[in-house]
Amino acid sequence: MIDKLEMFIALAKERHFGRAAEAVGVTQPTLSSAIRQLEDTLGVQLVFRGSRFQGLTPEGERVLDRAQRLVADARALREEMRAVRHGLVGTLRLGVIPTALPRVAELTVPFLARNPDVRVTILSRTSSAILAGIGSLDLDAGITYLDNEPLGRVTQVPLFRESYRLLVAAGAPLAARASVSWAEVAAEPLCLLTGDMQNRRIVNELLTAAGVVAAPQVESNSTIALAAHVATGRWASVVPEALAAMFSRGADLASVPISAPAVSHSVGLVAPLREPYPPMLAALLDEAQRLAS
Amino acid sequence: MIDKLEMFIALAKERHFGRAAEAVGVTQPTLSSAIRQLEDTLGVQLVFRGSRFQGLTPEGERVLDRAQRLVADARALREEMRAVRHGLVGTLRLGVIPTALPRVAELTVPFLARNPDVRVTILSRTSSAILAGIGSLDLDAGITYLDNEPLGRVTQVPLFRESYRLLVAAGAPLAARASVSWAEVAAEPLCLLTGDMQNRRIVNELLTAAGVVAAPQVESNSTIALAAHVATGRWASVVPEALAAMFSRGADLASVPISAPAVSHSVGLVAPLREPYPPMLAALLDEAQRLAS
DNA sequence: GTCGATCATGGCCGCAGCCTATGCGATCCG
DNA sequence: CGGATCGCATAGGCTGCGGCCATGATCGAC
Repeated sequence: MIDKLEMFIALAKERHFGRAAEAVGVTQPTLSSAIRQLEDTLGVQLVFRGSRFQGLTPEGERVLDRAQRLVADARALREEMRAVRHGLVGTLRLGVIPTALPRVAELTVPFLARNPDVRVTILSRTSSAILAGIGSLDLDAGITYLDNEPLGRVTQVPLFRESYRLLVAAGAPLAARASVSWAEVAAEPLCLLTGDMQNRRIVNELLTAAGVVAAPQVESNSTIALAAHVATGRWASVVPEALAAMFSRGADLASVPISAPAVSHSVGLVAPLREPYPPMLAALLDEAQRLAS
Repeated sequence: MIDKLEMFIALAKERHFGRAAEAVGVTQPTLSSAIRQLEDTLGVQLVFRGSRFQGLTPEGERVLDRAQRLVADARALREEMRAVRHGLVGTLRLGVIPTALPRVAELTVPFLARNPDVRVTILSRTSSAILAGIGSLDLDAGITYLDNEPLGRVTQVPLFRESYRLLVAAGAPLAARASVSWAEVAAEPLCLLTGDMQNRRIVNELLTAAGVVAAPQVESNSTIALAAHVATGRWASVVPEALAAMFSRGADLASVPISAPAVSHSVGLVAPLREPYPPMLAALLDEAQRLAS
């Protein structure tokens, strides 16, 4: 039963019988038969078929939601017993918004020190992709904004607050200033994150609040690319302080705090809200609590 | 896998391989083998054996907790799809504290009117037995006190408030009074619920608050038995107003509100806190919300 | 020591589940 | 318009899991 649900989840993700079968390690007829049996035992059609995959039925969507919880709980059960035997082992998949990447080590380093047999995979993702990944079991947990856009039903542990600095080339006129206003920021030629990033939406709001619309000449979903452009001296950017500090270590970039107003947003750990937690997640939440206090 | 977990849950409940096997509809060797396989796949010992069942290991207890959630979720999945096909059918098992039994129809009647194919089993239980039953899947939901003793992790929907009246025989001296104090109640010869009932503990507190200790000559876990004793004219009792109203319909019992102080406790629906809810529970919670508002 | 209760073990069988091979409809392309 | 390709379903055969029965092993009671 659980195996069939896993095949169904794979089918919903891949939207293709053959690829889904490959993903779970069976042949296409096996997966096809499993889906058929699932439909028979539940008594409802789950998939629209017409010589190819054509999406889930409404009932299929509801089954998918429950199936993901079931499979996650079954994995947690196995994982917990393995942790009892061999200590905490395995891989933690952590989705992180790009602007929080400079500070992610503050969480992972003590976590890994306490759990040396654990491997961590850090994936740079947008905040919405993090929430989607947590829902679909792609991610174990995420680090994203807690106080800006709605999160849905997740566990939250605040880690730090993020405030913003203007990133400019070392020799730029504004580089020597003690602070700048958002109006001054808007006057600079900017390169910013793309609109699918929540950080960009936050910056947009702050700029419009200052009475100007953001029209950056260069956009990227990579903060590295932004820094590279700023280093040419032709653009400035707005980045969190941790990122500014990281880029300012070299001699070619400088940053200035943005005041008037000096806003900040809360960034923290989010995880599926389903107790009891799998042991890996319990350890991570524990570490996050320790870090927050 | 799920089948084996169900066998394990049955074993934990029956504490006997043979009876557990009978409960799930398999033979004893089949269940024995299933438990063994579960231990092998999880890699931990789950039960202490010594030519007979000797309890669960600590790991077994943890597996039991997760297994109950898994099995409940699997049942919810099947139930939800059956509800999609044939509407809401099945049996709702509802645990109710004795003093709330007179008012349980306020919830079940509109619920059954809206879901005519559902059957309801109402079980009189102590508040702690209700919480245990919800945890071990014996009960789908319960009606108990919300504001007196801790409930643990459950969904709560308040239904009504319970206040207390003195129940006496129709010709008793206090029968004609407009109200009595708790001190006067304590002066009467009382018959009360047994100490495992939360109502009794509430009454105890109220009596001790009035400066006296409750020393009832007659105790019972049945409010009917209490009423029968009160009807003899030799005892009085303390019961919620709904129960008093029910007993006062005949001519041989009367009740008087107890004031000074006029306390009341909140009574409501409790259910396992695990979204999404099974369809039966969702319908019941929906009905309770409607009743509360 | 004997007996009964309780759980484990071994042998046997049926069916579920997986595979390979193939069929069939839809789509694409020359 | 005909052939090639893609995508899923179906058929048939094999393997192993999971069920049953019969029996063995162990322990406590008497």
